[in-house]
Amino acid sequence: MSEELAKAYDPSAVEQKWYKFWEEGGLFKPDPAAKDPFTIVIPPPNITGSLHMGHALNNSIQDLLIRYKRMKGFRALWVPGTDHAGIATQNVVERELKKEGKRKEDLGREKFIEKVWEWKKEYGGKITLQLRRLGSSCDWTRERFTMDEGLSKAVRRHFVQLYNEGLIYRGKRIINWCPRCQTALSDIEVEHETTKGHLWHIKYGPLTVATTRPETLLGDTAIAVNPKDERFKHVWGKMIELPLVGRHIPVIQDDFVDKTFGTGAVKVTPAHDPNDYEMGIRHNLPFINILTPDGHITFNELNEEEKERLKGEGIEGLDRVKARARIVELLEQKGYLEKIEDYETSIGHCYRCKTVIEPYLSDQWFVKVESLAREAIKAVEDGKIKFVPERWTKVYLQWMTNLRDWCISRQLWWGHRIPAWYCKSEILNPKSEQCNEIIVSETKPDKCPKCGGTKMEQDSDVFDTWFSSALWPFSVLGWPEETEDLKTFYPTDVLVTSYDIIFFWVARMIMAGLHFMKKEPFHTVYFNALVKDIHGKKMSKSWGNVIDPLEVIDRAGADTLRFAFLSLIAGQGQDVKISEEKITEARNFANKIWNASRFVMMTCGEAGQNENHVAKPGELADRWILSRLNRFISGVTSDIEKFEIGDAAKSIYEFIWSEFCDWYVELAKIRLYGSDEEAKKKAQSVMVNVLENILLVLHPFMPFETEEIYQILKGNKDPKPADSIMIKKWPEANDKLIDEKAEKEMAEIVDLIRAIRNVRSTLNIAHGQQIKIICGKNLNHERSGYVRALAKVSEIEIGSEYLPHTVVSETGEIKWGLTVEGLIDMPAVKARLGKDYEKLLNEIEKVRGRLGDMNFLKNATEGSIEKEKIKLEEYLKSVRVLEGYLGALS
RNA sequence: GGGCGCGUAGUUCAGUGGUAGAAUGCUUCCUUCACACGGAAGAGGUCAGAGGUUCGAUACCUCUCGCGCCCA
Repeated sequence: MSEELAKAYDPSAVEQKWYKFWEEGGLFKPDPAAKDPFTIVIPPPNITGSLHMGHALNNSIQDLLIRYKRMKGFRALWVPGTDHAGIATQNVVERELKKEGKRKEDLGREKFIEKVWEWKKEYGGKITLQLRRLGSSCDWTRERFTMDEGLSKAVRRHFVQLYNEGLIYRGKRIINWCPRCQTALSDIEVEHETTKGHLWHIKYGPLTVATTRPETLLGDTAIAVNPKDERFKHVWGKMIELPLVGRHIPVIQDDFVDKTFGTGAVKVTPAHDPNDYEMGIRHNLPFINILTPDGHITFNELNEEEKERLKGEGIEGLDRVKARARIVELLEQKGYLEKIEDYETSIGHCYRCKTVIEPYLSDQWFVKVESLAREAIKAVEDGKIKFVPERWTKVYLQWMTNLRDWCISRQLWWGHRIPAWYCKSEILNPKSEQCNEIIVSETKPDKCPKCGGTKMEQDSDVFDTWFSSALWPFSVLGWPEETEDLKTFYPTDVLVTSYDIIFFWVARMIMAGLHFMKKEPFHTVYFNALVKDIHGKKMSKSWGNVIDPLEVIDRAGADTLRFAFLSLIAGQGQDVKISEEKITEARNFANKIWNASRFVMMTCGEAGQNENHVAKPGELADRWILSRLNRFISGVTSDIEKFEIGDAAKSIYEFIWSEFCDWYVELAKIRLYGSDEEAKKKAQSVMVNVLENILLVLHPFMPFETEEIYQILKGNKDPKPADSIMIKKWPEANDKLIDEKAEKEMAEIVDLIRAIRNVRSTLNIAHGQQIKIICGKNLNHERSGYVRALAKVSEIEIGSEYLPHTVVSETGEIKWGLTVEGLIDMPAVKARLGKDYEKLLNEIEKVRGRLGDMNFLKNATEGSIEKEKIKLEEYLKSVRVLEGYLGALS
């Protein structure tokens, strides 16, 4: 067997094989024999996306949880899928078209949508293949796409039901408009950025107003001042002439105006600013739109006189940026510009294309969120949904309590078309008007319920993508149909996502889940960190600091990438900083596991394990490692249950490397290479048992390698799906094997061996050279064997005398010295021991001071006083030993 | 402007009201029969700064400074 195993672990040789084995074996499907369901729905990646580090982290965590629960005996289901990502996908396909010199308008809506579907077929599945590379144990037979037939039906139901309940309305409002994407955006799709700009002071008749957007002057319909601002008493209610345009506009009083901003008087442009819009409503002002949808100046809504006046000024048709420059130029020429100040302002950008957004007046569909939000707040406040880390709760609640209505219509082609129809039938009245009835229905209506006409046009807009992903936890399970899956797997259990979509997605799923399913969609939301480079910078192509997860998988294996991430997750931090070093560390760990396993398989062969040797371990090393193993199992189990994944990974690393490999394996070699056959069998049994448990606990972290080793260990030449480690039982800690005494005794031996090694190293004793030691405490055969083997000691003499030419050290209860005739570098050893001695004296002084301090004795707890006393005794004991050694050295 | 997170070894991070930890890197030694993607030993820290609470603070509180993020 040993000859077959490579010296180094090669992930590329095994990963694809095992993934195929699992998937074809149907192991990703929930086990119908298992009773309790455990469900995760994947945060659906955009079809435009390819696997980046964020996905890799997010899916490593999900896979860890689902594999763990599956092994725990749950009916574990992880539903995968992808999101149609309206704007992003449309942008991508438009770019493709542009390469051919075409625009989407050249194709027309239907042809364009066909093109997007084609693109989706060709490239859209890429990311799901990449998720497989990572080892994700999703049930691919249940894979969904947000524009599937079923999910489309769900979205229509979503809309129609909310509409019928009066929670959706259509209206002309100021919304965020992206002039490049030419669509409305919701408030959270706008990214604000503080930018250095200017404040232009412009003379409006007798007043001076300050503005950051002089170009919107064309649409001004009032000037506003604060009603408490007596400075402007003389102009209250007066009409003032608008510069350049000549329009006469009133001076209004509104509490909104900040007396300290600029001059205290502000221009009001109700069609181009959300606050001005509100003022416009309050004061019944006209709304004059001066921009085209693509952000150019239009005079369409100006009156003839105004148009005439502005003709020839070179403003009309300019884009926003140029228009500003031109208007400022004109104002200056005509003496309207008083001054320009530097000013920092916050400017909104489209979250998809980074174009500066424009507050824009248009007809859109909105969801009234207040009542939905109230439920969603309650569910979290009542603890029905918990956030991990907990601090996100506050962020969520804060946002939810200040929620404005959600604009859900998008002026895109790719997406779920809004199921609303406008009746275009002419009705019989003197003016022969169109009926214009709005019909909201899941399917195309046959005729208008109002006029009976059949001429109808569907709304040309589509829904915000998030309006469909809000339904994800139940739409993927079949809703609105009452499917078996929906009954079994809803509500889901844990949602693993990154915190940057807490508002976009998490909050909306909670609202939708509570509203439509009457039950929160999950009980726990685990927010994973964002992946940054080693300096904490966001990874981006332009920075050149991107690490490609697929490249890492190719080079070092998926297990390596997964473990690197999982061991980095810690505490409450917001970022995970991944680096080449961390990846190397995880790769080395994978190799260490491989070699430890190789050693076990080489030395234990087909011996297998004898339950008796494990249930009643005799030798100290066996009792110790089994005790440690069982602590380890229960530790990792509880860490995972508490979502302390980084801690779990760290204790795995620690146990395997520092305890199993560094100590147990080395100690076991004494028997494995010894002549006592019975002792050998015991060591083999324990070793195989520990390894098997290690593999089981490690499996959710490193699925591929553990499967590979497990099958070899089990001697399965042609494993069946039922043999897979994936579906083996998660180990349970056996408290009976926890052995405090063995752990304490072993700790002493470890200390002793370390101390001897330390002296050997200080004295430069050659590696192969055996030495004699004198030990102050009787060591039984077993333990002296450990010391002989691991510290390269040939002879252990029991005695308390410290002879000249004897180098000594101390450790815990065991006092020892070692003879090293002829090999002495006394000053070096003396110096080292002297340092320990100084340190010890220092500590003794501190403890004595404490114990002599009346305040301490009066105030400290009894326990801590007792502890100090014990400590002092120990220090004193040690210091006496050290003094003896130092004396012997001189 | 409001809020959140962070500041501990060269680096990345744990951590605890009573002697400061890991990994990595660094130095030295070792190709010994699982592993050089390895083993052994070692050096390395005014725990950001200033106050306060306390017998005692790196830890708890307040402020300051620095870094990052979110919301308005």
